[in-house]
Amino acid sequence: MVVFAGQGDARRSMALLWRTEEPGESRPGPKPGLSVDVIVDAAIAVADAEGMAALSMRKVGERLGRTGMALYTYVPSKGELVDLMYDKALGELPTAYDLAGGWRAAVTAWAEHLWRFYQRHPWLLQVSQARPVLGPNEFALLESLVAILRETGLRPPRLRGVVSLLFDFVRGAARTVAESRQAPSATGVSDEEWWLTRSRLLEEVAPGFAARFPMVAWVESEGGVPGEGEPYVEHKVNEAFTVGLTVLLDGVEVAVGAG
Amino acid sequence: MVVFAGQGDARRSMALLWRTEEPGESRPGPKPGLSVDVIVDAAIAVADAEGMAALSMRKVGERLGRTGMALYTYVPSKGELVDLMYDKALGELPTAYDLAGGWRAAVTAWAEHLWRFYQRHPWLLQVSQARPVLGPNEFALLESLVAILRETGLRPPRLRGVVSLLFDFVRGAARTVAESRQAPSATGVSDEEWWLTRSRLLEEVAPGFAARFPMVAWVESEGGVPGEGEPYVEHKVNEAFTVGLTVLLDGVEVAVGAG
DNA sequence: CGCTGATATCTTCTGCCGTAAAGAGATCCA
DNA sequence: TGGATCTCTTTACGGCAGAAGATATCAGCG
Repeated sequence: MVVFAGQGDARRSMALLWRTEEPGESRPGPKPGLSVDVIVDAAIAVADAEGMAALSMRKVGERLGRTGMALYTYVPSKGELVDLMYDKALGELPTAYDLAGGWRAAVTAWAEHLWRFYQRHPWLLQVSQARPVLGPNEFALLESLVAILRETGLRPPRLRGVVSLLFDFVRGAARTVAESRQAPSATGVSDEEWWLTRSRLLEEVAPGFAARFPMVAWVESEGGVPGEGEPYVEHKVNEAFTVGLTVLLDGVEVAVGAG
Repeated sequence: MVVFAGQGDARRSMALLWRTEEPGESRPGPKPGLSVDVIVDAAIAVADAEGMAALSMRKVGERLGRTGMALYTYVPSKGELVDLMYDKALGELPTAYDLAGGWRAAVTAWAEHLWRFYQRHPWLLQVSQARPVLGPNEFALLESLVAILRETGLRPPRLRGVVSLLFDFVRGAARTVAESRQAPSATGVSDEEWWLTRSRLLEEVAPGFAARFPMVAWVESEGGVPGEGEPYVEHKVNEAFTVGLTVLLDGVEVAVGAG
């Protein structure tokens, strides 16, 4: 069950995200042996290495030579820790893009950066987006995109729609890649092999598949040609990203033209 | 940790999804007291009522007068159960659309159906899309879209890109609605109030927000005007959906025109 | 009909999880 | 030196998915 932080808790969360804490005058008691940043880094390391599902307070604590409970001195709950991981990870993205080549080139660069970023940290896609995090790096990412799109001259309502569309598209596309990567690596078979097995299984379990879903069969049949050594699925996914982005940007140009 | 089913397990999963099981001659042992369908329906009821996070094998079992473990007789794991829920829920979507008004109107109808569908079952958006499910209703949904888009005359590689783009967009947009719905209902404050509190908190915790993220401030400032009694966030979200879909379809028309 | 062994159903149990509560021990100010 | 205060551990609890095992049911045979 997702629990939403109350008023006071919200303030605490935001303070953590924005790192607004006075250093504090010297006070009694032992010096902190850990810090929020150290903990968040350790948690990200666990997630990168073993995936989101394997992330537990005990495991993060262990990595730092502590018990899981020690973390609660620095972080109110696991949920907050995940928010902090999310925002911190976003920090590795660029914050500004060159507009010399026009907005279209810049948006393309932005989208490709984000796309690759999600592929580098696939666990981010599993972070429940049930709540906006509102951290500094999330805003920085938004800022960088809006700064580009303002060049189009679109007014805010239309521009907001384009922003959402871009975020949804990149996230969705990245998710598809994560799928096609995760499955083979976990089973030890190549993705080509995996899909072959899968489609054979389909014919076995759903005889007459092609007759029942003629359009699906048609659209999947006429294949693109993968480059040398490029895995089949990888090719399809890259192709979908490129095509999708082109279509999307063409649509933006239409909107720009319409004023 | 997401575990991927092996070869034999994959066959079992597919057989469950496609319901291809011989009735079986009468065999020793007690008669089954439950069935896969009964279990899946109970699980969907739990998810609809309490959300995905509250779904547990015990709770589903309880609803059927059994322990949670009793379900494992019919379903190999919780993951498979979720796959079955996912595909079964998709079954309530239409499988064909009227093409009399042209492909653009049909795609719009398709997207709006899917959008509303996800809002009706928000837990579906929390289903980890880390693995394709490949169930019959998922294919039926794809079939219905491709059947429409074939009217555009686009060749498969381009068409596949458009399909992905549409799915990603609708899913993403629906996720945003789910967010804006969930937060207020959980805390008991209106969404307007929630955002107000949130932005006040932002200024408090990140003084000079507008100076640090001028583009974000600008794009959020110039607001659309909500209709009467329409909540502010709801309005923004609906607007984003409409605008995004328009932009997207304009892009498709460009692709169609280019041949 | 009654017994036996095979087999399917369902439950008890294990080992995780997040985290609350309580307190041990370290550290610093007065 | 004494008390306040903070870090971190131990212990415990309820809930989770799932392993292993107890139990109930039925086919086939005498």
